[in-house]
Amino acid sequence: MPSVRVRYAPSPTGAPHIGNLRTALFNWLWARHNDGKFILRVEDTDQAREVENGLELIMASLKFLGIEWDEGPDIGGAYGPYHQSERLPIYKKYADELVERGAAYRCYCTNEELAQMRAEQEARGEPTRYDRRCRWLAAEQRAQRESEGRAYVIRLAVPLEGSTTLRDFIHGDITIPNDSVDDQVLMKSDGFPTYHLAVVVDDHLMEITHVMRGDEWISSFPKHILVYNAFGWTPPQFGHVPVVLGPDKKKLSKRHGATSITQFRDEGYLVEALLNFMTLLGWAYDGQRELFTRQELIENFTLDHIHSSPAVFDRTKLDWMNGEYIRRLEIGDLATRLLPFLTRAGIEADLETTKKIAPLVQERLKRLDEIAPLVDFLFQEKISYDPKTLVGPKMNAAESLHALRAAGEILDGMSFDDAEKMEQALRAAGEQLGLKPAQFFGVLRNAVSGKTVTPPLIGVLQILGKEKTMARIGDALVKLEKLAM
RNA sequence: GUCCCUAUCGUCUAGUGGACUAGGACGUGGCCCUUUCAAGGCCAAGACACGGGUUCGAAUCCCGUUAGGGGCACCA
Repeated sequence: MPSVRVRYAPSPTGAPHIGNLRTALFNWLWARHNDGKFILRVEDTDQAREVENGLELIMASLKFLGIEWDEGPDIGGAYGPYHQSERLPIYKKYADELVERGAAYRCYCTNEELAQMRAEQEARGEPTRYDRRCRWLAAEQRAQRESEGRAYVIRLAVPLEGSTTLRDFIHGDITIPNDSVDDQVLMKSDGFPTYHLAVVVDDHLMEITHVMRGDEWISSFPKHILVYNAFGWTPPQFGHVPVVLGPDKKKLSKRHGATSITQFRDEGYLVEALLNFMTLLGWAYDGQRELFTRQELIENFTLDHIHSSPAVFDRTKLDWMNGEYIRRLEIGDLATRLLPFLTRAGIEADLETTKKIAPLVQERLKRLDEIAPLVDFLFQEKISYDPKTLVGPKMNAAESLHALRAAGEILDGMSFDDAEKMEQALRAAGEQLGLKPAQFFGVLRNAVSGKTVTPPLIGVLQILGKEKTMARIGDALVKLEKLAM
């Protein structure tokens, strides 16, 4: 019997965004931290909002992050079914039980009546809420409506007096007067439960011990506790995690660019970094340490360090962290992850070559997708560039020509196998010409790559190979000669 | 309108009445290293939203104000 059972209960309305996923992550971390169970449950009680492959998108996102579930719609479990739409008889049974106990009642009001009621309340400047007219129906009135076969919903009979104290391990205790709570609909007239009934019944039946969910639920929190009370059940522990905001401090949305996790993957972020970064959004270990492996996250994750205020999703810090993780990768691993990004950019590299490139770019990458513009020149047959860039810093064309000739001669006369030797020889040649390394290597760099910025030159030359290197130097020499005239 | 939540550097945060001259990280600026770009090292600037209390003492507790956010559905 596991001590901790938590769940992630999304409704299948599309790809989950970072905020939702962060909530799932917290739940999962807590489950793993306690050797407990993490359950995936689908809240599909609103047919109108359903998105066709919504569930697949959710499962794919979780899988990408390595958040695996112990029970769920696809793998089943002892507490199933895990689709709320398949649990309808269960909700009906419990709703009826509540009616029998007098804790809930049938309401026969039509949408039109309700709309009119709200309009009147608004006109009087009152808060809009159900006026409980069906709660006070006399037995005969009720019987008459039943005999007419009128459609009904089931509403919770909220206590008229007193207050309800909500225990929240993130926010602390919150006390709400009961008279501010509406007689919430529990069962809709189509036979589907509302969230408020389903969530309580399921969490109870599935023996959930901790409910961590988005902050937006805090306002319906009292309803849920009242339902637990009505059943005489002990509620699980609740914690409402704050939302994730965009840089403009508005709730994270499409406007802020990528919000689905797969988009981040496609932009070259590593799962390790994403996982680490997302956990730090609203949770901190000690304010000092920030880099954690998955295992370390699990070991150190505790509820008492979850923040109660919203966090802004800061991409520049994610970029930094991603770079940290890239630098920690084994070369072979890095190459394997880099290859698809080269291919996608139309560069036909193989794994062998990518393995040679990897050490050259490792500490220069913040994102995997930055690889292409860094090394594309290595794979092009012909490079094109403005000849003027061949002239080195604080040099004229003639000086640059001299330098490049010297470099060409040296390279032509040696093997490209020994990087050490190549560097020594080139460095010596530059010194002899009275040039600074930056100048001498700069000219060579431009000639060979057409760029002023590249990965370390010697490594680049080795990958390019002697033949291509000499050909490019030859081309550049011709261009420089024209410039020098 | 009403109910509720939130409030420490630009951003993520440490801080649970005295160890706070408020610490760390990202970002920013400077310097060093350096074949470019990075990476790395060092240094710097930068915050307790405001006003009242409580207390010998408050970033920490209480009350207001302000500013954000959420709810007020037969949505989740």
